[in-house]
Amino acid sequence: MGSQLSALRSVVTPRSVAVEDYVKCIWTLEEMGEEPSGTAIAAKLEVSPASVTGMGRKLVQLGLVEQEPYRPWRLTASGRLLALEIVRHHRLLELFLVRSLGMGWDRIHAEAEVLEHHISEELEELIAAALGNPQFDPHGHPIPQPDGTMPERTGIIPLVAIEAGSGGVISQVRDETPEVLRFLAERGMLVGATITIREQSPLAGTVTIFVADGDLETTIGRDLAAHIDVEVDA
Amino acid sequence: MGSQLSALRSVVTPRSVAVEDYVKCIWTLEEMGEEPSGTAIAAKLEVSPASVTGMGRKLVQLGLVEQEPYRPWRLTASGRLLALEIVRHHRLLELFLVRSLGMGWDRIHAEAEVLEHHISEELEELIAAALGNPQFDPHGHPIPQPDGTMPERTGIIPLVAIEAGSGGVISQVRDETPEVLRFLAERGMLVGATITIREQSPLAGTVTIFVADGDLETTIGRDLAAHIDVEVDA
DNA sequence: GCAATGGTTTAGGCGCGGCTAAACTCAAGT
DNA sequence: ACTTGAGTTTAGCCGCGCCTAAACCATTGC
Repeated sequence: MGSQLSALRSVVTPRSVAVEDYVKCIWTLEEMGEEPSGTAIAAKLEVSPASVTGMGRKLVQLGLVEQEPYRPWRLTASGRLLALEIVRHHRLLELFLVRSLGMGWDRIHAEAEVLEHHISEELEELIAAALGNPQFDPHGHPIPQPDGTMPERTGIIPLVAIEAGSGGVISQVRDETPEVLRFLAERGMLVGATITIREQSPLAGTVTIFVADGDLETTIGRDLAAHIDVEVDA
Repeated sequence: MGSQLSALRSVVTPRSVAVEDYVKCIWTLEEMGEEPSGTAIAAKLEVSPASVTGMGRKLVQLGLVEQEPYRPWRLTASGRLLALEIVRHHRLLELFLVRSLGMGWDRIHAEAEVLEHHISEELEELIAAALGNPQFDPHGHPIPQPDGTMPERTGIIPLVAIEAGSGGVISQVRDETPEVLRFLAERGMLVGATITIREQSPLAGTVTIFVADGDLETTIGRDLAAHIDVEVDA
């Protein structure tokens, strides 16, 4: 029992829900390839830019962030570990809520968003164990491992980039909006579903997808199609 | 799905962890037969008496507590419902942590103490359903039901009040101290265990108990014995 | 009846994490 | 070079939940 290689446990820093939210937010922005600027953070956390500046000072002082005035922020090593810890909580919780309690795909995000800040390390381990130390959450997002690494996955591409006739298995949905997730679920477009592209209409801005299980076609916009990743057939 | 008779859901009041803690604390004191005086609350919450006064004003304003200056407090109807809601969360969580995740008997209290404030109504229902809508938690405490009633149990008496030679089944342990619970667990004195009183020594201040499963005797102090309830054999 | 004493309340203050309004930087465009 | 505008920071403020120190009942014992 117990994890010798648990880099994520080394983060002890005076934490608070707010601190954790900021660090996770910065990490997420970096992950999406966006600059973690004050405005971006403020927008994502729905907080005023002035508040962000204030918290920035604190995060620097806690050694979680490095910052020169008027420049985008960078997470320090411990900032990154803290972020990974919280993201691990979040994704483990999402999977747990779906698998062990049967909560709807569209509601797990909100629940995990709260609980991620409040579960103990021990509970985290028990949940991970109950799930068989999983690598991916119900949205197909990689779950940070106790040693701080991320499960890698190669060869997945957005729906929008697949030519008509090809297909594969949905392996990630990068959208947490409950309505969208409900819509997708109704049409069988869950993570793991086997699909084929019927038509790409760049002009109309749509993609038409055939879902094998359920034998139905669905047309979605390219914006949404850009956020659904597929592992293409070999 | 959904509960028509869920009186506990009617409590919506501007809540916060602190408010919930105070209300639950007052309820617990009433339950133990102690007057919910300022000092008692302060001691239990490990907070200064001045802070208690301040929060008292707020609770009155929220309609959760009735209070005349310099008199003990009383929960209003909605105060009581809020308390029951939190206690329900706590006890469901404790049972869930033990039964579904195998967490140790001695650690569930601390974990539930935090999580009770953060689970949604939906998660509460899912957990209750997963557990088969249970009536008692791992300590043998009754779990408030969705309609606001408490499961009743008759004929349970403290270990300390049972005469030597008699016995029964341990049905409630009113002590949350991890060390004590670990001690009891090691000696097989869990809720559900069948025991017989070997000796009552009022002068020494001890009670000696025989635990059927495990075939061993344990001697404990009368203080502890007063907090362990037994359903005596017919 | 009156002082002592313990429980309660006020007064004033602090850290946290937000806010608005106003000042300031910096990069760009004429 | 100078203005403009987007982005950032400061200044000053607020509510929450806690604190200490000091004042204030109210009950009890003499």
